[in-house]
Amino acid sequence: MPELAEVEFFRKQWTPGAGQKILRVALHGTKRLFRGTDADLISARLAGAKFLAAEARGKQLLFRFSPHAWLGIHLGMSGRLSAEPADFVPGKHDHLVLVQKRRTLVFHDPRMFGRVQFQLSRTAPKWWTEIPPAITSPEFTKAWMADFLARHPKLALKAALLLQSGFAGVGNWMADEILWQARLDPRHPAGKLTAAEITTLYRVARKVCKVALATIGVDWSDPPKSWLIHVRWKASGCCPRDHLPLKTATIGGRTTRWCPRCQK
DNA sequence: CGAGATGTTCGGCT
DNA sequence: AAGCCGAACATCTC
Repeated sequence: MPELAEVEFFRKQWTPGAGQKILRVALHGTKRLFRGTDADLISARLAGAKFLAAEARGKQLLFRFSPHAWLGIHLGMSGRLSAEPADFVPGKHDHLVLVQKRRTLVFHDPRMFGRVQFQLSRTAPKWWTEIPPAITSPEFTKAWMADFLARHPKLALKAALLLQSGFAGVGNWMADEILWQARLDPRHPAGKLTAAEITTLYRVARKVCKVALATIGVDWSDPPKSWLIHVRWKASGCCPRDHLPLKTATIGGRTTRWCPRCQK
């Protein structure tokens, strides 16, 4: 489920617990979600620790605890975070549960494609600091984006937009949305864009991220009615601009939908 | 009931 | 030999 804006929405679900202690931890530590992580250490160190802050970069979430503990959560395909009442009883898919005095913070993930990471250190974990600049940040310049595309010249644009090393937080629906708004064919090679197309792609990518964060990311409200997202999963979906039936194909390993007329 | 899903990773192929 | 592609991961829903 979660891309950039959804991840931001879920981050906010845990922020009411910031500044307060974790009383107890419950987790399914043997599950795939905890691969490469010492799950017992999470229980031992977070019980009694103070939850300091929640941050998101791209699709990655980081929760900081005192003293010097960092909890990473990736929501995968079906993960979500919620704040439940203090007497919440965890279900089968509630893999990480942090009990506080006034609420319970829950990481729920049926498909278990998500991931939990944990590190004790003064400085932030490498997997966090290595995430590239946010698309909405000043560091994400047109030149930086153009350079990234130039390093993957033969890759289809759709596949390039899905690379988290370049477009942090963009997932399947956002990639289709950006390409549709930029009027670019998802099969177009990333290295064969004109200067004008690069400018358009850059502006549209920033706008789609910004608007998605301001709507979905705030309260899960709908992005503008004019967007492709409202029709892209309907089998009979038509282009909102010229009402032609959308084409469907697998590009970059994912179902891709686009307008055969206005996307070149 | 079978197919596919808002994601990542790994192994194999070019 | 870097880069690309398909498969696998586990469960639920349409």
